[in-house]
Amino acid sequence: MEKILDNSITETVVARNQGNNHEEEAVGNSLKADEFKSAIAEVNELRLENARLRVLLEQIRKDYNSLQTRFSNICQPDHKRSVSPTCTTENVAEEEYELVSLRLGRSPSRNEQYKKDDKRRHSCQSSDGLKLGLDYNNEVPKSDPMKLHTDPSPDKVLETKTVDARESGPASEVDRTMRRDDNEVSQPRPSVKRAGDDEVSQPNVKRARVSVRTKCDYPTINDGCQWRKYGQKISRGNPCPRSYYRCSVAPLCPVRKQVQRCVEDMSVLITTYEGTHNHSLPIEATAMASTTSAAASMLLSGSSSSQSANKDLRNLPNNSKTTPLYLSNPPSNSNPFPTITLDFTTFPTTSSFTSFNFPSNFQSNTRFLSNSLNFSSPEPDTLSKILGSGYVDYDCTTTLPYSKSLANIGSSNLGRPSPAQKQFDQPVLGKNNNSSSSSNKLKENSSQQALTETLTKAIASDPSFQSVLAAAISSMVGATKT
DNA sequence: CGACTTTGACCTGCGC
DNA sequence: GCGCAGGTCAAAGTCG
Repeated sequence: MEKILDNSITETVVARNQGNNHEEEAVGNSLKADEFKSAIAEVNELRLENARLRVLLEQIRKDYNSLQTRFSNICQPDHKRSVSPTCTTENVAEEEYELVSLRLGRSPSRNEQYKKDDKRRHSCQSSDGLKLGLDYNNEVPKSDPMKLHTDPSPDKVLETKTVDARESGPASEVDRTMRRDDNEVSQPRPSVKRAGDDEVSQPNVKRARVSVRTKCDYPTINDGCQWRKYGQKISRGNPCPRSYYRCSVAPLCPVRKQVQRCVEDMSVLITTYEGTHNHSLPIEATAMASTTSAAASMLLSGSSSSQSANKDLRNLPNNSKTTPLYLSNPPSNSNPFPTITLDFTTFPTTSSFTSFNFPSNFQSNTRFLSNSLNFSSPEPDTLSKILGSGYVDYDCTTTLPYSKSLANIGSSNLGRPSPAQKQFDQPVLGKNNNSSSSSNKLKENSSQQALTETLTKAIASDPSFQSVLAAAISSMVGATKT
């Protein structure tokens, strides 16, 4: 601003010196004087604004330091207690609300990011929905011994030895975990070499695959990561083409995913993740990455004997009325990779979420997905109330504006929607009603509270869920270091 | 023009 | 050796 002022003065002086006649000079001087005054006033305003911003920045710094201290104090001495199955929902809410917000939905922070892309917004409306987000509002120094790893798996307790040059930078804990997985858990490539996979071409090592089954009407689910499609094949035994995607966040990221519809049920989308990211992930991507990583670690940690792994998986809390979440498939001739399946296509009829199942329409119900879980205000509601509320098939394209803009689900990448995606960009007929938006919002809040409580209980009671959550949190801790 | 998708060709491993 | 299947490459096309 001072430069502008100087320039203004200079221009004024130059104009004065270059005047050709008195009248022009007089008019010019008058105008320049006005400009000069206005410039000074503007400078003063900017100075005041600058002072206000400095105060605000200082306040933010103080808040940040305070939160960091509180986070360390809470989690370090007894973080086990904070995630102990014995602690109550209320305790969880009170103690962790300021730290972690588990979000089944879309991050409001993406509102602006996708505001400009209507097609993309529509593309995710109901699809996928399955979006496990995680808000983390503190930052932990890398040297902080407090790690939120509750996963006792030796695979998770790892690895500072495998830190490469990139990890000296702001890499997340899960990133390191994944990278370690990549280095140590890569499998013998059954065939074709892959570009950028040199680092994972070690023979005689396993690589776990994590398959996610979701009910989804859209080409892909959104996991928050950026994917680039590099191939498509029609595999034997399934008329639906299998699409191949690679992570496009980093050029050399070895992560691949395959997307294919289930031959038995075309509404079921099977997304198989392979490999681990060797870069920091977007906030939105850390949850899924952590979930798959944790699942893979869980599989691999016991997969020295696949039977024991399966036994462990079977011992996970499960709802007898639902399909087990974890379907462990030991390597076979047809599938040389140890694969774990996360089945989100079924939903418990009780309030138990302990098997990590979500409603069959959960993914298509953005009502549930567009809000953050609020651990601080659980309501005495039940999941059956949600299911009975008639919202399972509800599409919130209009009632939840920000969810539209956040919707990237159903778009496998951040680029333009593919023709197939466009096909699904159309609103779901008969499922949207503007006139009922207000009442729906009220019901949404109620449902959200019920869901919050249910999930909170599940998190508090299910060690596996805690493990996954801990991995996600850890990834966030690492991610915030960036 | 860059980013992304599409799609046929190609590569590799495996079974016969 | 041949054919099959899974996976990948890369040129061409598409789109904003």
